[in-house]
Amino acid sequence: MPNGFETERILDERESAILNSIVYEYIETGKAVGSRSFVQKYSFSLSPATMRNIMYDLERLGYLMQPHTSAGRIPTDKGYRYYVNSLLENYDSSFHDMEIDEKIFQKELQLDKIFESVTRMLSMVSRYAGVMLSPKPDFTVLKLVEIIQLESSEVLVIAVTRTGMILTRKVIVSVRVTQDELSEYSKYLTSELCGYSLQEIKDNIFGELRGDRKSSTNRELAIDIAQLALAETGESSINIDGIENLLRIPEMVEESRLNSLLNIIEEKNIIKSILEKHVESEGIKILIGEEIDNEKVTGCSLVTSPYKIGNKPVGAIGVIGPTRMDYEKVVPLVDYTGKAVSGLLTRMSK
Amino acid sequence: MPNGFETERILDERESAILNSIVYEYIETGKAVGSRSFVQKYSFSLSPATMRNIMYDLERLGYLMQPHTSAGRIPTDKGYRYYVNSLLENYDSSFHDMEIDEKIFQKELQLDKIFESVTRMLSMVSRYAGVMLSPKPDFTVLKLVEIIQLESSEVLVIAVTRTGMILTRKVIVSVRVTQDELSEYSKYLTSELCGYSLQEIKDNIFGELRGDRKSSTNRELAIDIAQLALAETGESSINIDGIENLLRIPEMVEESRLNSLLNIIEEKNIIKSILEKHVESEGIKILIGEEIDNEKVTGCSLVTSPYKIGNKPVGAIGVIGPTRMDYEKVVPLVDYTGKAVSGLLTRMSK
DNA sequence: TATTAGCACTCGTTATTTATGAGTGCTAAT
DNA sequence: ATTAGCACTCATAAATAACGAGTGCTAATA
Repeated sequence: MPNGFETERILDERESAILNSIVYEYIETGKAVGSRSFVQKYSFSLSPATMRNIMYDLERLGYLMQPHTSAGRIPTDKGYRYYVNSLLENYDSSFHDMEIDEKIFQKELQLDKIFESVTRMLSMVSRYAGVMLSPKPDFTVLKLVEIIQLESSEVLVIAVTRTGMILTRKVIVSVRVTQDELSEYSKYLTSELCGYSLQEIKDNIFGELRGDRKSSTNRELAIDIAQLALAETGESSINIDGIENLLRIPEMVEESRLNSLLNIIEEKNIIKSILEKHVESEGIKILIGEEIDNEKVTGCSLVTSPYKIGNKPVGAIGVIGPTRMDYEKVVPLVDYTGKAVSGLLTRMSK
Repeated sequence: MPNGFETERILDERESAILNSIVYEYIETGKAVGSRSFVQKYSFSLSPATMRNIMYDLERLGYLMQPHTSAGRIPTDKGYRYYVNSLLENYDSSFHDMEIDEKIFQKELQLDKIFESVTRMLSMVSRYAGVMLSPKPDFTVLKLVEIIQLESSEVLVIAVTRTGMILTRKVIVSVRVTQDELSEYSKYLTSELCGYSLQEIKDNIFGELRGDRKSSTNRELAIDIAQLALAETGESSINIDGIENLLRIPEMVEESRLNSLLNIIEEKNIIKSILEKHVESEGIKILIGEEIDNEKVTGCSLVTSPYKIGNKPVGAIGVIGPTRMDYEKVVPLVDYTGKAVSGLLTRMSK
């Protein structure tokens, strides 16, 4: 029998149901859940006293805590975690497959516009903040290189990737070149670089090409230009939208939490590096409170899903909100959106 | 003699000095300025009673107000306005000319990166929010058009403007075309469109070209493609950075003001349309409180300066902060930055 | 053995009361 | 025109009291 001194054990059926209901109730109301009103509201055939005993046990086990001695209980991170796990167990992701409707993004052919509309959509539907990590250009495969002349000593290099990403960069060239020569270079570069990822190109291909016996000054110049143009690509970008939603949540504006928010706005890199860790993982991932392993962010949760091009995971999307987040609503949203984005990008890069 | 019942008159020397000092003091401390401590701090050879009389006059004249009966005075919008006008009278903008140092932006050749670094710089130096309105693409002059093939039925149109803005847009074409044909089109379009603003091109040139007797199906197709590609350009974009700075200002987070902030974040268009009004004006403009004629934004001020390419005003930059803003610091910053941006863009579009 | 009723106690919340003090307006003297 | 003097105001802060939802514990109950 539970004697109140254990700190780890499996919850029985009833405890489990009650814990989940408490978390649910707290997510809804935002108020500490007390035994009397809770028993009443959820029509448990239990007396408040019994409920108190159970709550006491759940507290000892680390799922609940009291903000102060004589208040009701609120979930700890562990409590949320338990609730979320239960959610995920019963969550049938395939159910949503059929609903996937990409019309919202469909009209956009420009990749960066897609990023914007995905984050906007995530934030608007969830009423929290939406976030998207773009595919890392380094990992995307080059399809085409074109160089066009702007000035006698300035050219514009355009690189198009299979995903439809368009990189443009101006490069200053030291010698005079003609547009005809540049067209020549473009063909040469496209034929040599096409099919390789930017990463490979920067790490190996350029080197190989330079080592090539058939090389000429012209080709050297072409490679110089390409190398300069592609040098600073590589990092994926992060897009956040809907911070204002978080500012509308009273508990987030409260002194202590506000700083977390400001940190998120200021240092998008915090979120970026977290998302980067989850690109490779499969399916929905949820980070609750302290599970976001960053001392600058507290009281927040992140629901995230990777997205793929073909079978290759390339980026991630997510929703950021308070730990007291409506996971039940957000999880399917993120899941669904991740799949929609995967589908869209895959089709775009055929 | 001032009898306290007038509502409009010129301030005498002493009143003017005192009003400016009161505004200055309030900007510094954020606390209502009371007669006793103020006289002391600023070593006026006046008794508090006299100061009270003067304050009373200034209040009657609409420059000051009392948050409540027995509190000190705080400036009204009109008070800030008076202070700012005094500032601007003594402000020697040429003084800063020599300091202009564009190194900060220098390394960036990409126009959109420049926008980002300008807004970031403005917000970091001012500790408020920095904002920049990009040149309206419609008003920029086309320099070059290039079409390259992506798929058999998909082409990428690249338009470069004199300012160095690069517009790219994918276009689906219904008939098969070869890269050679596209190169042909590119030359044709560049020769016909170069030197005209996007606005002119969309409004007139396309029409004229279509009317041209020498027209051919090929040329029609080229025009179709260009028209599609340029169709959705035109609007200038707005860039805001440093909202978090505003959130760190206690008076802005206070319930009533917070909403102004959220509105600014949410509807960047508010700020955009305000800046657009000031593109054509000469030099620094300052909007204080209600002077920002938008019911959704209260308690904010905007310091803005247009910037030019050559002699043509094309955009504007600015700083947004609380009405209690450190104008003395922000005005030169915005002025200076406006000039730096003008210089840089002018040089870039030679 | 698990549940429950009963009860004293805790403590955040809200309302009320009571200083405190910086500030005001007014009047009369300088 | 300036100032000293004084009664008055009122936001702010601290102290006090009442409230009530909630707790832990004990002893009775099924």
